[in-house]
Amino acid sequence: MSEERRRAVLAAIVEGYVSTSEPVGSKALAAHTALGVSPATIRNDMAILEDEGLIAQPHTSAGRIPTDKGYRSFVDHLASAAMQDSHKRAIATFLADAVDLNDVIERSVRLLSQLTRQVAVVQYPSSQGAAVQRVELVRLGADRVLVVVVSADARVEQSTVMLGEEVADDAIAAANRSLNDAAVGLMPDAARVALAAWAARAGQPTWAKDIADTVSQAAQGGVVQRVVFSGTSNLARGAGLEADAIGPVLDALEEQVVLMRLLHEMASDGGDVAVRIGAETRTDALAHTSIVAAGYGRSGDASSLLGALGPTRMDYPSTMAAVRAVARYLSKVVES
Amino acid sequence: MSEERRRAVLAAIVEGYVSTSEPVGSKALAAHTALGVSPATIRNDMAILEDEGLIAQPHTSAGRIPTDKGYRSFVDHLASAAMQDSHKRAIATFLADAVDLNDVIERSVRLLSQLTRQVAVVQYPSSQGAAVQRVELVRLGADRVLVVVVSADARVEQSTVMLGEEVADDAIAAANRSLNDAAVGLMPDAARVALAAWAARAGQPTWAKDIADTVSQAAQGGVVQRVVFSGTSNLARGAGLEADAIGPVLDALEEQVVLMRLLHEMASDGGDVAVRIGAETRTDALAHTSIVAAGYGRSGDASSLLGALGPTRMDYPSTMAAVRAVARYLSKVVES
DNA sequence: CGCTGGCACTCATCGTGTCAGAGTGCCAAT
DNA sequence: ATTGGCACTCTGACACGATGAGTGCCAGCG
Repeated sequence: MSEERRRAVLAAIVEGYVSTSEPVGSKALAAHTALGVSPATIRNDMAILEDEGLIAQPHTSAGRIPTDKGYRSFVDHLASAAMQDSHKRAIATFLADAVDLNDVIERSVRLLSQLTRQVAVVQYPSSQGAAVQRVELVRLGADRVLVVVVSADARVEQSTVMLGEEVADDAIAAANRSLNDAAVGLMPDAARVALAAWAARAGQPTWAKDIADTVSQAAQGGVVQRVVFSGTSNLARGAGLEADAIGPVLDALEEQVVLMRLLHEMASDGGDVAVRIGAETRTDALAHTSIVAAGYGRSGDASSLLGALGPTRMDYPSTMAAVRAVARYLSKVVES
Repeated sequence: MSEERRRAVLAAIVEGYVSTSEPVGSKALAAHTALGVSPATIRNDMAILEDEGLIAQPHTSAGRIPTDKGYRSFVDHLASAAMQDSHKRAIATFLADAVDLNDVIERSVRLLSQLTRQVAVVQYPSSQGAAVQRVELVRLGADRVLVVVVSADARVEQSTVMLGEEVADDAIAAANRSLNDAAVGLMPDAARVALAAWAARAGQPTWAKDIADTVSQAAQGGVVQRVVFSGTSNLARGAGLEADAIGPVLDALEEQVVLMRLLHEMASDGGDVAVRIGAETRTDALAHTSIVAAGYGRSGDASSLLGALGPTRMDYPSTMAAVRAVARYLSKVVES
């Protein structure tokens, strides 16, 4: 019988702690919620919740705070909350007139950090690869060129290649022409074959192979995955996070690698939004933070992720709603 | 006579406070420095320095700490310090094998934040404009194209243009060809004229003008100036900054605009490294931080800036040395 | 059997008071 | 001009007790 009420008590504790950031006691709970039972009863439930490891008390005579496991249980039993209307409008207007992919991502991450009042992270969409639209070689120095590859899916990849010898302008121009003749219009796999053949052609300079490799790689979706973030000042705002815990978090964000791995793991979580709470991130620096993430991109393959990162004591319902909503809108924009 | 010693006392106070982050008193000063005078004498000097507004005491029975003005005086009378050898090597190896401009900037900002142990900021080099090397139109939707402009100085600018009507593939392809014929090889000013003429040609579609404008703008050096930063976690490290002062600083960094203005102002300061201390930044959020900046770029025009931002209580000599050194090396790389 | 009121207990927090020490300013002496 | 001496001020640390929030447990009630 008490099973359901215990859940309600846990929820009340989470909500109380999230809004006041102070341990919540049985008396306050009985007074300010509609549980309809006395403090003593709540205390009994609390004792059980504590046995189950869902809540803990910082010291003997303080109220209870949720543990990571407690948040997890709370989140798992959460009915998805509705999005505020004002937020819906904000999303629509915010993303309306972006000029290119970078701009879309930039706006999205700003938006998400404002909606959630947390640190927002957005992963650049990983391309499945698209036809090569144009290759351009730009001379940088006597023996260096910049290779620019424009794909049909509007990606623009660039990379420098060392030629290993001084090369005349017209040799570069000639390579540029034949390169385009060979690769333009081909999908990545076909392009790789064609480019290898191109580099192996009689009379090609030694550096042709390097260039061919670079172009192949670029066509295939680029080398690096990137994550951009915004709203880092939210980490410092309020009593969100202990002062000495925010340095490591900033490091982890700049590190990229950690974050990439984590997002990658979360991609396979299933459900529309994934949540990692505290120690679940399995990252020391993020031991006191949670991440709420959702995939976006061409429908079906949830290729890329975006999300919000904040203290474990965050407002999960509204954060999840905001992440879900931005992911949905961003999918629309990217798909088109 | 005491003029010179007072300077030495100020310097000792600055150095003491920087290294201990605690107010420094006359006794400690007499003991741990080679001033060769008694505490009482130092106290007299301190009284004068305080009258001049160069130092202050947090409360009656504490030692002195430098004011913004005190730091300023200290910095102004600083003989430029030598760079540590290990740092020199770090710079050389760090920037050695960058693959493109983004990579160079990325590495530089990382490097600078490590050397200074402060937040490093690097402004993207502002282009004076260079010849148009190639223009590419990529269809994004029925009525949208992505315009990619590659310049001879290895910049790649991109922007989306709304066409206002549905356009057939071959119309875009045709425009793409004639656009390149018209603009390639021209310097920005000439390109603008040529593009206007191109758009005004008989038989051109209505959207030609929008595309011409976009290309002109891209050729001219792009629209947005950007600043990247790294090492934000240094703000939280140690007793560098009050805990509640770091939020606003993070905001200011993400804001970009504030920082851009400030760097722009500093560009015209003269001298090889410019320093703004505390309130001199004339920015509330940065009231307790200082910025050390230096220009880099093609020799002569100090087109772009890079620098380090940290608490007013920072190690100015070594920060200035690091900023100067990175600026110098980066100039070499960009120039080539 | 579950809920409730009562009660004793624990422990963080806060205000007060005391004390030592650091640092100063001033003055007379060199 | 510099120095030693001295009285003074103020912070920070520590101890102490009062306060009160919150708990666990138990007996009684529906």
